[in-house]
Amino acid sequence: MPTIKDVAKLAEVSTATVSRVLNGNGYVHSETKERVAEAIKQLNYRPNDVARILFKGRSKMIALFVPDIMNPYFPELARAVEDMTNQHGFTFVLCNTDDDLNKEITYLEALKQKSLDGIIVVSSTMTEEYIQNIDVPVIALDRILHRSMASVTVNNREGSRQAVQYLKDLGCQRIAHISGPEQASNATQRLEGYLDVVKEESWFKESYIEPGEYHFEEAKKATERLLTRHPEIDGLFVANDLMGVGAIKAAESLGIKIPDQLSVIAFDGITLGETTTPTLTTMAQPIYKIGARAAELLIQQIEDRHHEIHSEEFTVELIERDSTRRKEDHP
Amino acid sequence: MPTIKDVAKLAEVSTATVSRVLNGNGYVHSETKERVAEAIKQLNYRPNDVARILFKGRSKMIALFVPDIMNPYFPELARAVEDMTNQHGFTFVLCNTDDDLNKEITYLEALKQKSLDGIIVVSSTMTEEYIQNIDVPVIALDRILHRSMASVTVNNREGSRQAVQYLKDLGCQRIAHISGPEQASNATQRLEGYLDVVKEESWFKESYIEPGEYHFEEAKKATERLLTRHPEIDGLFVANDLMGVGAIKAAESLGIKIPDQLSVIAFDGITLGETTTPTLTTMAQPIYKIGARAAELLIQQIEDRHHEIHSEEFTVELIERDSTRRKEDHP
DNA sequence: TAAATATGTGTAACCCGTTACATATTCATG
DNA sequence: CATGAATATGTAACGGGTTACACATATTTA
Repeated sequence: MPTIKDVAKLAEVSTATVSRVLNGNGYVHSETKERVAEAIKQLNYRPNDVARILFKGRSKMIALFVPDIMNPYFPELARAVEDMTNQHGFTFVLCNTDDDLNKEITYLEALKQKSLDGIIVVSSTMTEEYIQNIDVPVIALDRILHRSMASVTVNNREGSRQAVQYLKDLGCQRIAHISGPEQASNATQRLEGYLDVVKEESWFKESYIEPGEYHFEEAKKATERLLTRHPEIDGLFVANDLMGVGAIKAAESLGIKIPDQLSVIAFDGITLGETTTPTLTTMAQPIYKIGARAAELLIQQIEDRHHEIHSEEFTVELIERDSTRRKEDHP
Repeated sequence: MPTIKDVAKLAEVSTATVSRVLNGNGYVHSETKERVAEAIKQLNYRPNDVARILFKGRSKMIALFVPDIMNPYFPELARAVEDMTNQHGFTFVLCNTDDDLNKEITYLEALKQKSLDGIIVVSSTMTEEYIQNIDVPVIALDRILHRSMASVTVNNREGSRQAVQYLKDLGCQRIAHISGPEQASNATQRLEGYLDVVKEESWFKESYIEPGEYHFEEAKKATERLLTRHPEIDGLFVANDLMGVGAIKAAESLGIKIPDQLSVIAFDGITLGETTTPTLTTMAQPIYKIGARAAELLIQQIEDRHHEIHSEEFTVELIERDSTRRKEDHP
């Protein structure tokens, strides 16, 4: 690999001049510039990023922390972050944290040693104390970590209200909820949205809420329990699509017909919901957009440390598919 | 951030001694070692990886190139590579190439400037010429790129034969195939496996093969075309699970009952196949294992450049689910 | 007991860029 | 024409580690 010295020698200038040509700063005579450019081309020289990083203390590297990339919500998010990251000349590092604070800390320490520029975090586990100690720009994504930290999220509570209201409008009389983990801010917001609509109903019972932990299998079991205990349930709001698919599977195994006997609506809008039978009605997040926006905000903050960053909230949108009865199907 | 100089000053030794303690090489008196360790702890010192990388010319960074992380086969693979990568103290970089040679090249150049140690590649597009020019350890995964390059794959041809034979054993009389892109080595191998079993059959026609490009939507359309043109088909071998789900959807939309009228078997063994109705019978790859093994081999090669690397082939295994008729259901 | 070897530690060069500073030349302006 | 500003380029320090080499002392070995 040729170095800047080789280029300097060939072009008969100092390394400083080569550096100036490379970075386009300082004064360089146009003829000199051409000689240097020629030498660079001839040697097929590429500057060593590591040396640059060492000097500048910036790596042009961004990490995305997700609980687990195998949850199909995250690949789309990761894709968005990666695309935006590349557009700005940054390198993208993906970290699966398994919702484990120790893993998060280990990753962060390792990356700091590599002069990481910033991170985007989807986490339910980071403690406030630890958050304060991170001296790297951070943006929370999908879930709020702490009011002191900028975040990009969706209107979980309002979206959930709309989802439940949609079930009511379809004529559902007893609407239950499969909830996410209570440590996740978006899960509690979705639960609150559900409660906003149903808590004053005469039929509402606490036992209409069953925890599904945002996991497929867990949600399947939860739904089986729920529907066995409460056969009167005719509407189900599930806190995310992955669990929604689990709920469909559970109903199927119990011989309950969707949407005829039970309408199911979930939350997220991942592609998985299109592949089930029946397809899954959902409150869709603009997943790619929020991922891309989070990356954009982070990069803004990295490039201008004084840039005020505010949190942003996107809006979810109802996608009607086959797991909910259509109004017109209903007398 | 404290540097090695700060530690040296506090411990009243030279930076060389601190370095020796850090790396556990050279001679250091046990008392000195303790003083240094104490200073490190007191300052909460962590060595700057960038400086190390610059000197060593090794970044302890591994990249995984995949066509698109949104294809559900890849998250599991990525997860495996990342886990193994971490176990060996390497950093993991994920790159989506969109099966685009330019993107692959751009990524590779960018990463080389960061002293990337090695890459694991899932690609159908890399040209032989380009492969020869990569002066970084590479392992091909899932698809063979070139005989000169070590790879970790599965027995695609034999597995496909088994899949098609399985359909025959169930009593299928007319077995068609939805194929993957012909540039992908595993797609052609799977096609060959299919042909091995059916090409001598009197009923076999070339038009029983329909290209699905490893894409969900494409496969759905392909299956619709196929089943409309050839209503006699009662068995379908689909080159991967993602397309298998598309095939199920297509049959559903045509009112063809699976498995009663049509048995479908696919290839890969991704979780997606468990969520459909009916669930998808498949030849399952040990996805996590092959990903982990590829990472292991790559790391071996990185740490010992002269280490002979051989290709490895894993075995696929039939997972019987609901998209194929059970033998006992059949007279 | 002298020579050979092992142990312990520091100095300084090196990895490869960037940039503050010094110096030289050219140009514009009063 | 003198003077300050703009242009052009080089020297050397710097970022934060690692390690070859030199040197000193301690321990073996013959």
